[in-house]
Amino acid sequence: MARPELARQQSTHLVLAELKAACASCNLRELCLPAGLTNEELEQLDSMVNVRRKIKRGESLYRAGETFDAIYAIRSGFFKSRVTYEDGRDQVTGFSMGGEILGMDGIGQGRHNCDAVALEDSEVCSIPYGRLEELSREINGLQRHFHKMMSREIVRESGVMMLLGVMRAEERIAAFLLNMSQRLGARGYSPLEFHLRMTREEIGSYLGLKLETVSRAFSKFHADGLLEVEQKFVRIKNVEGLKQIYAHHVS
Amino acid sequence: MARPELARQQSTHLVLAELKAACASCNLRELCLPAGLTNEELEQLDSMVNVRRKIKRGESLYRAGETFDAIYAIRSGFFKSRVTYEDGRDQVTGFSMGGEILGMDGIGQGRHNCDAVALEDSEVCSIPYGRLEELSREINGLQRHFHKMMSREIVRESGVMMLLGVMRAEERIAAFLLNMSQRLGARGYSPLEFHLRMTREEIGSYLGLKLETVSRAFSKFHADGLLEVEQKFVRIKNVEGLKQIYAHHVS
DNA sequence: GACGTGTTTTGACGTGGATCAAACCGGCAG
DNA sequence: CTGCCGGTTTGATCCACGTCAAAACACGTC
Repeated sequence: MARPELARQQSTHLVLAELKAACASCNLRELCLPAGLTNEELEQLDSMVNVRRKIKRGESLYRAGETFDAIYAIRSGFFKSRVTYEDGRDQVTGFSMGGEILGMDGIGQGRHNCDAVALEDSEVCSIPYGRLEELSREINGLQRHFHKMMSREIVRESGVMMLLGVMRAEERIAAFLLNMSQRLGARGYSPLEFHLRMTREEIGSYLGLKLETVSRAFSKFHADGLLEVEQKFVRIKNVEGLKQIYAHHVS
Repeated sequence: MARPELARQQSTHLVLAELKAACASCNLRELCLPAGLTNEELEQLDSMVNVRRKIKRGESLYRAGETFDAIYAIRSGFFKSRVTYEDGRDQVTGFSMGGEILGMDGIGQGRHNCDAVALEDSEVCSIPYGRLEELSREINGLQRHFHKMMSREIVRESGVMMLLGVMRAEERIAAFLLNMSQRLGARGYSPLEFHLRMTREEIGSYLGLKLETVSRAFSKFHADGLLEVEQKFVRIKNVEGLKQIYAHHVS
């Protein structure tokens, strides 16, 4: 199958073969950038997603201050985004998993605003921003979907502001667990049993709490029969119970 | 008063004349959506900005749950954005002033995610989202700038997450005052003397603090000679002092 | 198996900011 | 002028979470 960028890249068949399968066959396509595109449009999109990059656990996909030139679709793995403040304090601003987009914070000033660090060995599709701009002028669905993904990031963040601004410790942690559960479920994993990729400290940083507080809340939830925790493995025993904790703030 | 249907469908000369002057002559054009466009492009943009709407103090520009169909450029005035949570708790997620864009949170799900409430009599330019999409396919600069504004909103929010997640009360308030100062300065107002449009409670809600804590911090800053406060009027006496408070967290 | 390192749990204690309460202030209607 | 009312200030007290410390545990390396 001839591909548009055959002419452009003097690439080997090998590379092209790898690329060809990309979006159209990716099992995350319904969640990711291509959501809602036709097959034809998908092929155009594929022509743009020109690099897959592997990131080992602990390595950064990008760092704050680096020149922005691409956004990244997570193909597999798990990331944290971290903002470091002048005086050295830092905060985890989000956790990202397959089908989610990283790097949109860089468009505004042409530099990345945070570090994206892999919490497990991961793979991303690199989407050069300039070509995304071009292509989203041609494919209305792509333009619209890209806008949606940015907008949802804004909404996600205002949800986190809510967590941080008005909720108490146990509510934040219940909300965090339910959010993880929901997102993992949407990706075909069990929403009731999963493996946390981040440490207590990283959870705490994200939620504006200390690691000890996170640990205590887990113990409390366990004692109350809401979940089982064994290191990073979590089994939710009572979803409704968790929801009640974060719905009514008076326990 | 011009209505959307009128402007869109009939587009009388009268209406066009009104509109033509809009962006090109607006003194906020360097900050607002048109930033960086050529005169010609500006005219195209103007053709799209079809309604100016006045919002009285206390009224909402839109409310959470309403169908999203336009974004709004603030022409004059001052707004707060507020998210209300299921159980009635709410939080102010931002304050917006002239040249800033409201409503981008609605693109993701086609419904507004928060209320935008005027804190003083205000005027906005309404920009139908569908036409913005069309036009940003034609005008590269518009597309790019719109992306930038969304991206900056993402970055702004992660800054607020930082405030809420890691800073202590006085740091948050120093950061808030410096941010106001900077934005007012960028609009040609004095960065050292200004009038707060929001109550202590609204500041507190935004910063994740109670109104008493906000009030105490103001009193403390006053006692330390950093600023003068008289009800809603603020005069910053020592910018560096404020910066130090929010730079080193150990006071 | 022994060891080292990083993570997690749990306890004891301290504190920043919330809560409760009262007084104050400015603006406005009568 | 007087009285009301929303917003603000200030003080006294409380408590959720942070801090400090120690022990337990998981996991990789030799």
